[in-house]
Amino acid sequence: MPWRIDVAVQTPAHSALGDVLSYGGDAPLPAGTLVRVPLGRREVLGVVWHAEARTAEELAAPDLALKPVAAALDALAPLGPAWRDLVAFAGRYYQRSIGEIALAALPPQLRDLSTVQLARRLKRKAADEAAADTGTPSPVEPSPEQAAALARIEAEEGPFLLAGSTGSGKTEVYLRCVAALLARSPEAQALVMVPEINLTPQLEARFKARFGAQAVVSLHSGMTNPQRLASWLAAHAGAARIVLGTRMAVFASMPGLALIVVDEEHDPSYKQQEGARYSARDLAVWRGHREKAKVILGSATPSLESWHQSRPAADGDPGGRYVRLAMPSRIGAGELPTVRLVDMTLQPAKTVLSAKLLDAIGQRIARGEQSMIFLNRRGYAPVLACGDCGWKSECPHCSAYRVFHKIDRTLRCHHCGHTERVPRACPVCGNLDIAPVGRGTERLEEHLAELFSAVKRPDGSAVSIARIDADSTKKQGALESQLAAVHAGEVDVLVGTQMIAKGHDFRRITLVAAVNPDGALFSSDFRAPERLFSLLMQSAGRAGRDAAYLATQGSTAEMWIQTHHAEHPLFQALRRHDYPAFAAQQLEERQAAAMPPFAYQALVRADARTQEAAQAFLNAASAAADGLEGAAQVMRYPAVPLAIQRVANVERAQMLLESHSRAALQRMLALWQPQLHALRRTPEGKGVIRWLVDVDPQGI
DNA sequence: AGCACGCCGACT
DNA sequence: GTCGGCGTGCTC
Repeated sequence: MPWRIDVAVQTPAHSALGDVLSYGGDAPLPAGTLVRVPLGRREVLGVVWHAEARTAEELAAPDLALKPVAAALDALAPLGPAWRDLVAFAGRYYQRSIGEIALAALPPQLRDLSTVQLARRLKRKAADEAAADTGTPSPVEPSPEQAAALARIEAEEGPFLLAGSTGSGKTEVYLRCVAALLARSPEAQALVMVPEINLTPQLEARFKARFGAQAVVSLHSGMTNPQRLASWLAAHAGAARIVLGTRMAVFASMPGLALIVVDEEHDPSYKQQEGARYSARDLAVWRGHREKAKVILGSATPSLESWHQSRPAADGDPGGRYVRLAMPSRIGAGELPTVRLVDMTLQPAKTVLSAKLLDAIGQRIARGEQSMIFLNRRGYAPVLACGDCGWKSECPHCSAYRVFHKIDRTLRCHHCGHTERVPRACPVCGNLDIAPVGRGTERLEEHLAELFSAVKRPDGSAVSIARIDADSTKKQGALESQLAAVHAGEVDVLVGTQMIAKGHDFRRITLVAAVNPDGALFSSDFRAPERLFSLLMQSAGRAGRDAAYLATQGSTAEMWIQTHHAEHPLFQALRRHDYPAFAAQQLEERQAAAMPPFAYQALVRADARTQEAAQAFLNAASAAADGLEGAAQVMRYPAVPLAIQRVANVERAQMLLESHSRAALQRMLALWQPQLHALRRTPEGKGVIRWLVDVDPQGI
């Protein structure tokens, strides 16, 4: 076997084993070829990374006997250099092995398909491949703002930040960009990403209506393995002109990639929270640059990173790298809703819903309009407590309270899943008087049903209250049917978590209320205000989306916010729908405190049996980093317990790293990685269950 | 991570 | 006498 074939395989993250392993071959395989190779006693899927003729010395050395590649899946075109570069970059940047990223980026079914099965599949695919049509033209003329944005996207290189308020018609801009692209070249492909699976069906419908069902495939984890494989193959072959998907789609193999759209680019879901913790939005920008594909990031409330990156040039400041495109006006929708702040410090103690808000909802019910109440806490009550001895419903395995779910009479831990029937009496003192403290969506739903039990709809029937949250939508298809009920007008008041704030286009909702948003104002997480603002803006965007409906009703759209801090600048900016003002204020704070986007962060986390062990590992790791190149420019904070310190009996600690230089942070992390591996074998590493590095962490 | 080998308790 | 508990060690 005169050839050495280096193959990326999925080696475990914590093994000392390299991730590109060498195998023998009689012929060189092209880089990017999928192969099956022996690894230990099993055979795994891998990607050829490099092939090279072995030197005479190598061949002579008896200890360098390489196992041969078992099989090449050469019915499939090799993965291209751009794809491999993306995988290599992601591995390097997020401190993971190439093999892990590469294999996670491939459809899972590819792993257990034999070469014969794959060849058969590909033949079948080729047979029913139809010519893609270039789509039907848009039914409407673009608005002046849309036309201006489109012209700049056409003329300039980007990346673009499309800052368009809810209802400004961002999707139409995407559709037109894709249409222009498909018309220009028969090979060109577009990648369109959305933050959540829930949002793919409606986007898919719009794209299929415009470009035909043949041209569009979806890629997300809600699909079955065969579906994912089929979509992936269609994208890889270039047959699918448009790929719609969630963050995983950023790794789709697309030989003709010419446009990437990241819709709702601010959404935290773009950051993967397990395994390789990549940001699909950031990788999309990198990928677009590498492949000379245009990148459009769209949002009504851009991330502060993107907003800052798109700042115009000013004296002494060359400006950001992104092109900012603003679309402030709503199309076909009413004015942005009037924001009403209810100062809860002026309300009687223990008020859940202020009298004014109830009155406003009541009036809407009487007119046959819908209201939506938003409370980011599911269950009946977040805590159950004994009035006598002070017992609280703590989870035995986590440092958190179990949530009371009245519907099935359970106490459930939302962190480890531990579930028990609600005790009849206090488990400590036997007192029968145990009571729920605080309220979640279940209790709010119950409360509303009581309050409006006497109110009648215009047709004389009883008021209908519905709840949409992770609990009410657990069953397959439940979300769709519940949304359909809202659309059909069967629901008067909809209660829900942030699930209802995103994307759904309700035509008859004229009032949106946020009942208890104050928690995020004083959170220890510096990104909490940013998330709250965007969530409230999005929620507000649900109200009054149909101008014609508002006109016939003679109604106006309103967003109500109950708060104890009505004077807070966040709410004051929200009241004016003034994202730029909010962003400017936040950026000023971030700059003063040297926080992102003015600094770069990474987090090292350790999980262990005891908190001491977890922190000891991190502190030892910190000490080991002292002399490393780049370390002098990286601030290392002391190890601290996570906000929820213990989950499922595992103690968790983390250490923050911060630097004004991304390059210095990257350099240090790369050099540090082997030391972290080595530490596990030392006394300080005893008891550590796992550790991980999170580059550009979402929350701290 | 798999998947082996390896060395001690209750069973056809 | 075996079947199987999961402790540690290796995978080009």
